[in-house]
Amino acid sequence: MKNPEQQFLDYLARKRLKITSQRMIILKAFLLQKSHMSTEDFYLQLRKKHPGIGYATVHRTLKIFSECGIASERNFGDGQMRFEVSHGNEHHDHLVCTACGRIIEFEDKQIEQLQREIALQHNFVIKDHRLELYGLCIDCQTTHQQ
Amino acid sequence: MKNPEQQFLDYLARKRLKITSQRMIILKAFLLQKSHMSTEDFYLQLRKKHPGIGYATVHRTLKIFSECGIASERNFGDGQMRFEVSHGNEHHDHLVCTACGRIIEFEDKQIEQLQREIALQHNFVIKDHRLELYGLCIDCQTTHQQ
DNA sequence: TGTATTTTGAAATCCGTTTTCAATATCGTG
DNA sequence: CACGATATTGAAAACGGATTTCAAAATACA
Repeated sequence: MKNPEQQFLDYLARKRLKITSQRMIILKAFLLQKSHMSTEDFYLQLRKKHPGIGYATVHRTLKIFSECGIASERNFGDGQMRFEVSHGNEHHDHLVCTACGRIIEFEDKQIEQLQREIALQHNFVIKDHRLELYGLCIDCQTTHQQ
Repeated sequence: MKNPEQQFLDYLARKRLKITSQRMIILKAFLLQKSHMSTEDFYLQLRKKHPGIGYATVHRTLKIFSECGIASERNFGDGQMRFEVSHGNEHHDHLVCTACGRIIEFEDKQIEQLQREIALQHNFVIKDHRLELYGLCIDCQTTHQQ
């Protein structure tokens, strides 16, 4: 696996896209970011240091990250798209705290195996999957017990 | 489990909502519907027989179905909300064909058990979960092999 | 009935995403 | 380096689905 910056530069070259200061700034910020931010949150964060960069540019650049494989788009059903740094080809899933928004990643080979079996039983060819567990994280269990 | 119509009428009574002809027409159509339709698709379908009923009313009524437990909202990441008839408390998950939109329901107790274990490991209290397997159904595998 | 209350349908609004467009920047070539 | 072709930028507009507004109509309780 190449490092993300190289992967991005290669993709830009392959597609005859240009290397701009905005793109490189956004890349650096993205790789350092707390993961699973929405475009909006990421933009607001970035704006503190780089007020000149517009929302449209952030949005377009995150899309490019996704196309070239260094980011994955996630949708936790709250109407906002979220982006996380891709970890190679390792798939993982999420625990989402509905009270504080905290997100924990997990991986379970056994569940993935069972998914393959289900697909087989239904003559499906799986391309992708998503599994999210919604609930309360330990910190929120005492304060949000409803 | 009461029948859905009774469940709906009880809910309306409890909330002091009114029984209207539109609501009853929408209920009947919803229970007969091919499941997992988007609000838009359901509305277009309904409009053929009942052109007088507006989109807003359909939308609001589906929300009520969801509140009173006879419908569940589903979101398969295509930006449209979908509704299915609830089957009591039995949870189930979905295989989604990305080519033709076909949706197959499945249930797997073993996966659900593993989910509980994962939640336990992370000190999470699970309230809900969603699992979707995206891919190609048998009919689409020959025509969409990319 | 009568009247308070809810519901309706059309249109407007909301809100996140995506596109448009004129000005600006990049970059391959001479 | 300078030119010209091409891509990118940021602001604002457009988009699309969900939701709300509002005045007219329907419901339901006394």
